[in-house]
Amino acid sequence: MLPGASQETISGFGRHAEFESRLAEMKAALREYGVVVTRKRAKLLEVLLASDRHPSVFEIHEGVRAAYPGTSLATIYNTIEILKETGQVLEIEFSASANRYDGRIPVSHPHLVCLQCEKVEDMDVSLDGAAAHGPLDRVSRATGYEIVRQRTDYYGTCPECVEASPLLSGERGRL
Amino acid sequence: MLPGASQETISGFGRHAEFESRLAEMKAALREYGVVVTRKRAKLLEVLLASDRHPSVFEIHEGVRAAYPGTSLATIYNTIEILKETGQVLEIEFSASANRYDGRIPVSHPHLVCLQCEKVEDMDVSLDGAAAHGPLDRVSRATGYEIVRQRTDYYGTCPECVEASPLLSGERGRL
DNA sequence: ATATCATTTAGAATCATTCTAATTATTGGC
DNA sequence: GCCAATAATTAGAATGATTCTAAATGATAT
Repeated sequence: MLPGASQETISGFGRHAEFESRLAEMKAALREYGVVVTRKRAKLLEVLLASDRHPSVFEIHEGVRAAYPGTSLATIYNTIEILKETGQVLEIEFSASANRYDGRIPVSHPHLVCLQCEKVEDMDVSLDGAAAHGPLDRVSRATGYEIVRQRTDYYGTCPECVEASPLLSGERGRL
Repeated sequence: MLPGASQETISGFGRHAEFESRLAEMKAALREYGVVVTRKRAKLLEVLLASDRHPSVFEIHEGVRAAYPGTSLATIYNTIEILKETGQVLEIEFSASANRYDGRIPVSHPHLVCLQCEKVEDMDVSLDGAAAHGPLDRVSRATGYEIVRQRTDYYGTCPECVEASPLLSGERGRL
């Protein structure tokens, strides 16, 4: 990170209290939806919220298996699907790599994606003019579309990867 | 389209002259890159530029096969890969559906995506604050990332699909 | 306890994409 | 124009993420 660059995300999710309240909110949403918050599902929510890495289903699977070794990948996919249907997780899609999930902030917001190490970070909304001004309504009116969500991502090489191999910065991996 | 809504894209690509100059530009880029512009590759470029649909490889394949029936899908993928490497096509990735390609404007610009009919349209950049101000440098400086491209897309239901089945507008297909 | 219903499972199926190894076409040197 | 070298193309196999399927397990309410 360059000196002076902000490390803040739009979430400020570091605190324990936020973790707990968001966890409770997600559980409530699942119950409201009519499904049971099983121990595996609860663990999945915790794994999802504990990480700021925007984990893939595979990372989530590993985390859940640490507590419940027999857990199948299908359960992760199933539960993620329910979370999507209830608007409790934001899916960040990639065609060349596994999708990534944001349970902390389940609504559209901008991300930074490192093409080298595949890190996905929240970006300060103030850096993104469009996202900062809640343009969904404006775009809807101007285009006649009924816009339901937006995606704004910036792709490149993160500071750590630039540091590690500056000559590679122009290159890209699979993303 | 709502009355008064702009139908213009950032390209204004309707004209014959633009088609021809962009086609020549792409062919030159391929030759410069050291590959031969074969008849099939030339046809692929034409199919790509002739459509404002942001075609998938399958649509491109159909178009090329109309002229050269024996053409393999692998050739389409191969050539698209070269176009990506030379910066002559913008790949719009989807995890739940085939990727789409923009040969007319091969640099980052915002799109409108209909979740019902899977239409992908260019969006007037003036509607998107971030894209309008060329924020790549600004984001790079603020985050320490070396940003190479950006993605901004708005997802929803297009006017035609709203018209066709208003009750479905909240629903989504595979995208 | 039992019947009912939801959850979970392993593995098969699917789909877009990439890879492979063989074939075919093109090009430059003679 | 002919021939070797090189590039392009091909069909099909392989890959990887995701979804589906049908059976098994678990929980719930009488």
